[in-house]
Amino acid sequence: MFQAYTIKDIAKALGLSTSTVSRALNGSYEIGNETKKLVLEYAEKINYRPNPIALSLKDQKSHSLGVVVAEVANTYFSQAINGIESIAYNRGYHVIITQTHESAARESANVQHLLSRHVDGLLVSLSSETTDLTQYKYLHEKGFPIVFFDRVAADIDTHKVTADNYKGSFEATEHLINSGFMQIAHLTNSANLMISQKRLEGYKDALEKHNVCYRPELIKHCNHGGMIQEEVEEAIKELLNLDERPDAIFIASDRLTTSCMAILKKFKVKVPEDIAISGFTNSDVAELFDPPLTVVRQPAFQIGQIATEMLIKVIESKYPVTEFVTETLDTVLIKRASSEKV
Amino acid sequence: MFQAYTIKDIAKALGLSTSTVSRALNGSYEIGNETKKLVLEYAEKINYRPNPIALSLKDQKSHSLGVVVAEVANTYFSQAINGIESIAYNRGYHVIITQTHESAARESANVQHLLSRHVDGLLVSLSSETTDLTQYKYLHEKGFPIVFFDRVAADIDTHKVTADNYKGSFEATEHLINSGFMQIAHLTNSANLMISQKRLEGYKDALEKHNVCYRPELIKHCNHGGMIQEEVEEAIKELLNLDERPDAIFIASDRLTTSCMAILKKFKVKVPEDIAISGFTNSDVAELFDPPLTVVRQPAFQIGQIATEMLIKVIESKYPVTEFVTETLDTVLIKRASSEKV
DNA sequence: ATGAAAGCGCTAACAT
DNA sequence: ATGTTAGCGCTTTCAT
Repeated sequence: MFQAYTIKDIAKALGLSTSTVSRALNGSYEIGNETKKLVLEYAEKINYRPNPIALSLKDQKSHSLGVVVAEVANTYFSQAINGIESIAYNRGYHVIITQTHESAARESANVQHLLSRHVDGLLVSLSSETTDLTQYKYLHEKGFPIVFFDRVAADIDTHKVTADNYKGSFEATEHLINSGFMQIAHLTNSANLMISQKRLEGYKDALEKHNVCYRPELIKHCNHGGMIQEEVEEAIKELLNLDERPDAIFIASDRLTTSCMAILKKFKVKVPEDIAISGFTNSDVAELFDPPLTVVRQPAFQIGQIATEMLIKVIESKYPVTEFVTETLDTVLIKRASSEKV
Repeated sequence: MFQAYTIKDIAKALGLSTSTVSRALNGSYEIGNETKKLVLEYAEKINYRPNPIALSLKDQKSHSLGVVVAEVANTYFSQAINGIESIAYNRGYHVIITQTHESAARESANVQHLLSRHVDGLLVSLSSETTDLTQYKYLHEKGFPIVFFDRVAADIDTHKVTADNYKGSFEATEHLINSGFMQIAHLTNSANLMISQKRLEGYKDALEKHNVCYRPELIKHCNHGGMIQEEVEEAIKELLNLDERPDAIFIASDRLTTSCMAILKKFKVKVPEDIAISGFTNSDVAELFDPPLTVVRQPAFQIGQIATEMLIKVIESKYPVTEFVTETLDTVLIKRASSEKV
């Protein structure tokens, strides 16, 4: 079995006390230069690594961050996680990722699991099913560090990081209108999510600005965020069967966008001839789709980075943090063939 | 600041000793039923969680697994990681993911980082640049648990899990031949990787079986596995500029496949009219591409699962493990329009 | 049936 | 300049 070296091994080998070794290793000025050199060289030779668990036990920190997301196999989240890890790594934290698969029960279990692992803080993006925020409220009140990103909790006053969902949505809808589409459906995630609400608002306001009539029957919520194929298929079927069929769909979620494309293909509905498409997605192959997809892209990587920086700052704060901010980052609209009038 | 409860808090509150509390919590039979009940109820009430760090320090295990992959934003790896986490989670381990971005230096630094975190074992998929395996050899000799998956180390005798790269490659190449393509180029990853060698073999043998002449100039290695756009572009340019231009390309890596599609699109080369394509990729949107992509799909999720099971078995083994196995899983060929003769 | 104390690896307060 | 020791949370051996 593999056995790592400890400070004791060094002390024994060199005939010193463990504290001397510890001090030498940490560069204390009260250690003689020869001793210091001796220790450092020997430590280097045996490839000594301090045991992070012992350190954690001592300073009462696990040096780990818990992450709660819907799914890693979602381009938005995988990019955000990349951002999270890039910061965490440099700051000496590791990251424990958990997936809700859009289930509130699973989310709650994940949070419990992360707490049982004594993570130092939580980076949370709510599941589409979540409405009960008491567990977060409780933790937050107890002073436990939590930062929400993307799918944030409306009524908890913590740090939050999101894209400018309203604006992203407004621009995408306006672009469809400017391209000549008038009956724009909106396929979106659960109404529980604040991002869904913001995106719906942006959509509505764009319609209003251009005097396009708002038709409630064109709004379809998929409460499982595209996880359940049948749900999306049903929603699209309903849209296609309307007397006044939409000529475009604006889709408000990463997973839903690709699902929608697959279903339209299955139904042999031509894009953009029969129906134009634009949607939120961070996929980097959207350009290769048939047709190339018009997308609203979020700065997922930076969102992950900023959220992590905020969280670590709270964790390492000497005093209880009481002032919280919400950061909002711009989205980018990339226009491609899927939203061109033919 | 947030402060979790300890066994001491319970002992104090209940006027017991810490050892009694510990035993009660662990269901020891030598504790009176009333005491046990008292402790359990109080623990429940205050939502007590044992400190995993203290436990880790005690039993000399970090209960964490180190993972080394090229990139998480690669469908193959993100699925494999999903498989890894699904097993690790259930077995009480957490997973620390590091990315090499196909750099050997980075890979080495990642391994050092993971060791400094005292991970209990390593799940490794080599970078395309890696040739020096001494660090793995050293660790393996010292009895440190390592399992390789996907990009395995040829000359280290440990557990290994891969797809049947030879067969996957053979079938894909044969399918192109059967579809009527005769000049099949092979765009592949660094020749350092055993998977590249196996896939090249499968390709060659399929040609030979069907009496198709093997042309070395049709083999293009991208040593950075599609990380560097220019490299792939250059390789494809060379293929297109050949006097006898290939009529198909068989691509041997996830990242390269999408890169190649993007570049052909940029060069306005029509697929499959000008050049047919089939490639290794685990993308679940390959069907939505223009044209829908013929792919070799690997059971990435299971590969991750099996590798993790093997690793945990080695970690938890009471005796040094000396017998190692290599598991090989079948690939699936999914035929779509990108490989149809027109 | 319960308590006292040692020990896991490390740091830091307290000797000397 | 270096050594001794306590303590972080928990389990476990040894007492009682």
